[in-house]
Formats: sequence, structure tokens, C-alpha cells
Amino acid sequence: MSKKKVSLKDIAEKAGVSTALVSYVLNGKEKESRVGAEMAAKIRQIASDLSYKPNYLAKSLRSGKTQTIGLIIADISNPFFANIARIVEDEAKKNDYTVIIGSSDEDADKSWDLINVLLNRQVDGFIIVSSENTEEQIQYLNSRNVSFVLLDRHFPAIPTDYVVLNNYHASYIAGTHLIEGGYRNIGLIAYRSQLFHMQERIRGYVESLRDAGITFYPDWLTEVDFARIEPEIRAGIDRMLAADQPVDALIFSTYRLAISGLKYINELGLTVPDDLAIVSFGQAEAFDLYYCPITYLQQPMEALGKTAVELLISKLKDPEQPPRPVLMEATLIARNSSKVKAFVT
Amino acid sequence: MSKKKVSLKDIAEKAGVSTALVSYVLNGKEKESRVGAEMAAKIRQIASDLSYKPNYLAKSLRSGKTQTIGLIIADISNPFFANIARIVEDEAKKNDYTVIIGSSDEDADKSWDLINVLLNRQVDGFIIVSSENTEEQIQYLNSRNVSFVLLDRHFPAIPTDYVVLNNYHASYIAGTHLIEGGYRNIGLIAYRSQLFHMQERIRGYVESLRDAGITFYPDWLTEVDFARIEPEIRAGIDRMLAADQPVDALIFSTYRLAISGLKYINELGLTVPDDLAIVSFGQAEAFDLYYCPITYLQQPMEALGKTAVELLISKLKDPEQPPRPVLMEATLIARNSSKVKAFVT
DNA sequence: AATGTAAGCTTAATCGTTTAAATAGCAAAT
DNA sequence: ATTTGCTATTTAAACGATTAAGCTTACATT
Repeated sequence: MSKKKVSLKDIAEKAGVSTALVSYVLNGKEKESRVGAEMAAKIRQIASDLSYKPNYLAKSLRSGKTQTIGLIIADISNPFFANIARIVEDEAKKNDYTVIIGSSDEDADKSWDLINVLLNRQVDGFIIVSSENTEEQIQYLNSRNVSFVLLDRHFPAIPTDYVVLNNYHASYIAGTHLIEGGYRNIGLIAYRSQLFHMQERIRGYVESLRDAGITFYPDWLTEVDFARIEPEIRAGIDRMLAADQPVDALIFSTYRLAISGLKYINELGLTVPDDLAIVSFGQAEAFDLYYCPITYLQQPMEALGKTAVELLISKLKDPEQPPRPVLMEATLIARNSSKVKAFVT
Repeated sequence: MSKKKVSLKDIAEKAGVSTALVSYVLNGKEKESRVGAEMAAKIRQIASDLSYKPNYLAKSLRSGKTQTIGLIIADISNPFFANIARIVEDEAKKNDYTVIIGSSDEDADKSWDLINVLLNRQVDGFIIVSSENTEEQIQYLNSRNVSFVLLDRHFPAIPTDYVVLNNYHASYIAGTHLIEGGYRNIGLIAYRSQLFHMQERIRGYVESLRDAGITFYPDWLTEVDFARIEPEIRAGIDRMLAADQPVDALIFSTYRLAISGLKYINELGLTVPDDLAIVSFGQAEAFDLYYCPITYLQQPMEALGKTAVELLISKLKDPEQPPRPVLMEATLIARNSSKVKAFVT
């Protein structure tokens, strides 16, 4: 690739000393290793003349540390994860870590693959947005004493470090907000998933209804398969609207679902919020640009990403410390899509 | 990190042979190296029993190849780049390469940093979305014989491999499309940048006007600073609307600019396309969801990303081959935001 | 019996670092 | 004259792999 790589040896030869000395100097260990002042200066000079760049492979092989974090997310082309990835990247760089990102597509097999590839590449630790049915992967990492932090999702049965949203509460807030706006028949569109965060989003919604004394009709809940979003959302919305108690408001439990759902609602010629009020998880430019700005649950993205990196780095420094779980709160940003219901008089 | 790493040595000891033999077998070189059949089987068995995973650091140090590509983009949290990143990731994985992504924020210094960090980590090559004033970085890579492919943007003065859009033509198509729709006073919002792709977008627009016999008024062109998008777009749109020849149509030269611009157009209470027709580069969910779906220039994302990876890998195999430039065409997706002008009768 | 040769393994160098331990040189103390 | 104590530097092993070259056998050929 490059014409000639400059190594410690080249510097050592030019200075007429051993590579050890060069290593000491360039690592700022001249004091501890009692390197002569003028020799240190000479070495430094030569290093800069040759514009020496240390080979991280060799460093890492020797030290057992690569200063690399593996970040496993569902899909980098999803704005939510792209946002998180950027924050993680920046925070990692501040701490002299490099990030390798892998997209699992919510698929347990792909997730295994990624973990193995990254382990072979000797990443120091992981930040993982877990997919369904990946508990054994987490257990495996635990059993091998690999450091990792779960992000956005976690498994309540497995004690780990994690940084996630208080999904129950966020969903509860969304439901309550709509109820206070005068909506009574509120639907939820979620993923069909055993993942805890999704279950919590459903639970929060259901309990918000119950606490308001509203009977929950099963028709109001649509669970959509990851792989068949479009058709299942259409079917779900059709069903919700045709129910005995047709919905007058809809909560989308993720940004992707909201985008798909809104497209269909447009097609149907429904007006937001008069025909259907909307609240969604996640934030997106599309929400701002929609003819009726969408009310959404704002997640503390910066804090989520930063905290994940912090926890991981702290774990890498001291792998024996007990797992630290972190729960963060969402903020409801109220817009016109959920404005107080205009009753027909 | 892990309890105990399994190395070639461990397998060798367990099998009572040298590490060389193990290496030969596990790399499928048993034939060339005349390894005994039963011994090969035994070694393979032990390797799988211990679930041996090769250490890529050691491999790479020895071979001088890391099977790693550095991808430098402006910002992973920008959907355009996130999309590209995903395609590059997948295509690279197919070829047993891992990608390390870095965001330069369109900043030459950050770009230098990234290049150095990634070079130190011994990436085999780069795919780069160049920022302004980074010609010297490209020259540097060339002078060091580092393999790379430029993506989305290139420097016409420097012969390199690159994969970019035919920006001139795309912009020309956009202008022509509006003109054919009956719009005469067409504005363009672009970045204030010397980057060739941006200059080409401006040139295509200007020439589409000229070829249609329309006089171009400088007030119709707004160039916006990367760092001050919001205020400059607002000022620009104000100026365009207040010009002697107020614009009746607007071309946005990137997705980001379109999002910002549309927000302001909403604020102003203007109606698309009656008050202002719109065509934008890039694609986005927001464009579909807008009350009046936005006409856009669709870029061949898959082809762009895939080709970049292909060119790079081919270059890595044979670094001596001459640079291959690739130009791709955009497709105009016509929607309501640019529908044939309704003349007031 | 001497020689050739092929099969089956081992040895050892190498990639570029780090770092504990050894050594050399010299001055001061015994 | 020997020991002690410094300072300044070297030696060499180690990290985990790859691979050219060398070494034993056993067996076939002359």
C-alpha cells in the first residue's frame, strides 16, 4: 500500500540505539526509564522527520487492547440508529476509541455473525441494540467475560449494564396526553416482538387507558411483523377504523411505523387530527414537515449514546464492577397532531 | 476480557504437534504442505472442540492486510450518507471486508484526523466522500500509494478512481422539467462550496435556463454556508421572493437544504406548488409525507455504493491499474410539487 | 549397500510493538 | 580494592499468526 512504512526499527537505526529506547521515548516513559535528555530529543526529532506513525496492530497484539468498540444496531440506514451511531462515534473518539458499526437487521443469526466477526477482530467491548431471541448471545458474552452495554433494549432476566428509555412511562404519557385531549378510542401500533421494550410500550399504553377508566378493546392494538411492515400496518389501520369502537387516535411505537402508517392515512384521505389524532415515538424531520406537525416522544439521544459509551469504558477499566442499569425519560413534544379534540356540536 | 483465548499454540499442544502444522491445516493448505490425513482431521477436531477463533490482529500484522476499509463521509446521521454506509457495509461484508466509518462534518481538519487514525489502524484502503479543501489529503494518499475511491464527489484536476453522479445533467434535467411545466423564474439553493459536484449542480441549472432562452438573474441563486444553513436559507428565500423577478419555482441541491427550506416555506404560509414549485436532489421519507409530494432526483444509491466497493477491491488486488472514473445518472421522479403550472385566467 | 525421493513434521524467522530484566560505565563510599 | 548506587542503554521474550526451509523417517530404485 504505502511506499515504505516507518517502524521503530528505522528510527532506532538512524539514532544508533535499540528499539526499546525509541519506544520508551515515544510513549513518554523517558522519566521512568531514565532515558538521556539529549538522546530523547534526538529520537523525537528523527521520529518527526520520518513522520513516524505507530502500527496499531502491533501495539494491540502486544497489549491485548485494540481501543475499538463494536456497535451492533438494527440498521444504520434507520435515522434513529444513525443518530445514535454518530453520538457513540463522537463520544468514543473523545476517549480514543474507534467504533466499528454492524447492522443486524433485527436478525439473531446476523447478530451472531457480527459478534463473532468483531470478537475475532479483538474489539475491547460492545454496545449492543439487541434483537429478538439473542439472550443466548448475551449469556455467551457474559460467560466469556466480554464487556458490553445494552442500548435501547435490554433483557430484564439477565443482569447487565444497560441504557434504555423508560418505555412504560413514555407510553403511559402518550396515552394520558391523548385522553386529556378528549380522545377515548386510542389505538397502538407496535412491533410483534417479545422484546421487553416493546412489551413495555404496550403495557404503558394499556395502563394509561385503564387508569382513565377506559375499556381497552383488543382491536385497538395492532402488532406488526418486522419483515412485513407495509401490509400489516394497512390491515391493522383498516381493522382499527372498522372496529365496533373505531379509533379516533393512534400511537405509533416507533418512527418507522409512524412513517408507514402516515403514508397510508394520507392515502385514505383522513385528516390529522380531526379524523385521527397521532402521537409517535422517535423524532424525525418528516414529523416537522407534515402538514400537521406530529406530536412525538422525544428521546434523550445524546444522553443515551454518551452514557452507553461511558458505562462501557468504565467497565473496560474495571470489569469486576457490578452491572449498572440506566433508565431515561422521554419528553412528550405536543404538536397539532394531538390537539384538544374538536367536538362536533 | 475473555477467560482464556484459544490460540494456535493451544491446539498444537493438545495435538502434540507444532503450530505450523495447525496453521497449514486450518488454512486449508494441507495438500500443499503434505499434512497427514488423520492428523489434519485430529487438528480440525480439536480446533472445533476448543472453538478456536483466529486472532485477526496477528494475521494482519503478519500479512500486512487487515481486510478493513475506511469509509469517510460527512455525517453518518445524515440519511443520504447513512444509506450509502449501509450499502457499503453489506457489499464489503460479502467480500470479507469490515468497514470503519468516520464522520468528517465537511471539515478538512477532521478529515485529516480520520485519515491518520485509519491509516494507523492499517486499513487496506479508503472510500471517501471528500470535503472542501481536501485536495492535499488526496494527493498525500496518492503519494503514499494508498488505495482509495472517491464517492459522490471528486476533484477533476486529480486523476483518481471515483464514483459520482452526473451532477451537471441531473441539475439540467431538474431545470428543464420545471421549465416544461411552465415555470420561468426558477431559483436554486446550493451550498457555498468550491466542490466540483456543487459547481456542476449550479452549472446544469444555469444552462437549462439558458438553453430555454430564459435570462438568469443572480438573485435566483442562493449559496448557503454549511455551518449556517437555517439563517442563510431564510434570507435566501426572502431575497428570491422579493426580487424584481420573484421566483415561482425552487430547486434544492441537497436533501438537507430541502428540509430546511420547506420548513421555512411552510412558515411563510406559501403553498406548494401554486406559490412555489419544488424539485430537490436526494430522496427522503419526508418528501413522500409532505402534503404535496416533492419531486426529486433519485440517485442510484445501490449502484453508487456497490461500485465504489468493487472499484476499491479491484484496486487493492492490483494497485497498478489506471484510475477508473464512473459517472452515474439520476432519475427525476415527478410528483405534485412540480406539476404543470396552473395559470391564473 | 548406496542413493533418491516423497511424506510428514519441526524449526525459526518475521510482522511492529512493549517491557521486565540484564548490563555497562562511572562516581562515590567503604 | 571492592562494593554500592546511579544513569543510560541493550537484550530478549512475548503477543498470535504465517511460511520458507530444514530435518527425519520409510521406502523404492539402482
